[in-house]
Amino acid sequence: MRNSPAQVLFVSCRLLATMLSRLFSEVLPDVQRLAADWVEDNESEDCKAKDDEHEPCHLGEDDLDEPQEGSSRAESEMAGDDDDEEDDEAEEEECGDENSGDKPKKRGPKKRKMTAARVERSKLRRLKANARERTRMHDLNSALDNLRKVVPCYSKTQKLSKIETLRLAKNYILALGEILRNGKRPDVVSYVQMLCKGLSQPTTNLVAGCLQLNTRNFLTEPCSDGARFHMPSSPFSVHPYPYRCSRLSSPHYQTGSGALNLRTHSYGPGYEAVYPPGGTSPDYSSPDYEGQHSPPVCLNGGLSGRQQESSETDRNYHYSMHYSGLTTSRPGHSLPFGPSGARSGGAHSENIPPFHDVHLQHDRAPPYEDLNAFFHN
DNA sequence: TAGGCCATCTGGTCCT
DNA sequence: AGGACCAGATGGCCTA
Repeated sequence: MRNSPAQVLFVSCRLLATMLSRLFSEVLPDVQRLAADWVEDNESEDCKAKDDEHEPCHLGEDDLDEPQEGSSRAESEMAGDDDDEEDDEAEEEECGDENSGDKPKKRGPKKRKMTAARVERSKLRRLKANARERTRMHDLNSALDNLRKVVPCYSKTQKLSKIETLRLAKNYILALGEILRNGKRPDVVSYVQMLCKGLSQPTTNLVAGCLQLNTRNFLTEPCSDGARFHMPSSPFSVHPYPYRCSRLSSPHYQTGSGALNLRTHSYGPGYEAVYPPGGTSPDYSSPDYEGQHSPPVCLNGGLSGRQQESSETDRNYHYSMHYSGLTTSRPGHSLPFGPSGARSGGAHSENIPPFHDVHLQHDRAPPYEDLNAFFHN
């Protein structure tokens, strides 16, 4: 018994969203902080002293002229943070000499002299806190790694940055939701546009590479065939793309006529490239065609052909496409992501020995199986 | 070499 | 009180 496509997509979206929700709850503050930093950078001139104490602005030059001010402050405050000590009678005021002068007495709790035992306890507490913080950050990074494995581009050797992973994951969820809402599959161009919205240029190139798209095509010629663009109401629809492809549009990755000509090229589970009106499919037999320079994504998310030969460029294309198991079995859809490496006789996992890092999508969790079932319907 | 990304340390704050 | 979380500071590594 098969689930309906809508059901499968809904389950997939929900699982991914659940996974992300926890991650976002942990990382979102960092993202917000980035935005806040940006705003703050633009308003740094407006920074003012906080109070009458003449406290310097935290972005001010005073701080810059005093390296490790935080550390010295930390030491001074560390000296007074053990209020539970009961040996008050043996302690003295920390700033007795200073307070006897012209300066007004400091308010607040009196600092206590550090005994050797207190210093030891303080150090021990700090070490424990550091260890906890390390563990916490490692957990957070593990969650991010898990997230990297479920977004459309994944490589063990060249990971997406944290922020790019979050952005891509968000776009991925939105794209799946859009597919679910519309009930039909977008073409690969609009799909990649969805995934790449707001991503940096390198990440955009990587996603396009995963889909074997020349970014020049989908960035500068989006939806030249309007009928192929299935998401008129999508928030992703036809928006000017901020990034230009540098690597994928380089001559090395282009056909003889420039950008990779996409025609009946199949790119994924039901995804089709948008061909230039009147264009022709690439002639793979033509000596001018250098399609093998474009990183073909094999069935298991690996890359085949020339990519195995060029060690330098290999690094940039160790990316898997997560739809490897989501292919249609329809004839004529021998996609690069096909279930049995149908493209050009099949790109099997054994064809990609150099790519140890490529994640085999078939080993994935139920959502992928559900999606696979969906695309087999 | 500048900039991006990251890990780590650290003190402050909040919560249980 | 102790732990979790946050944010600033710092230094290392890598790449264009």
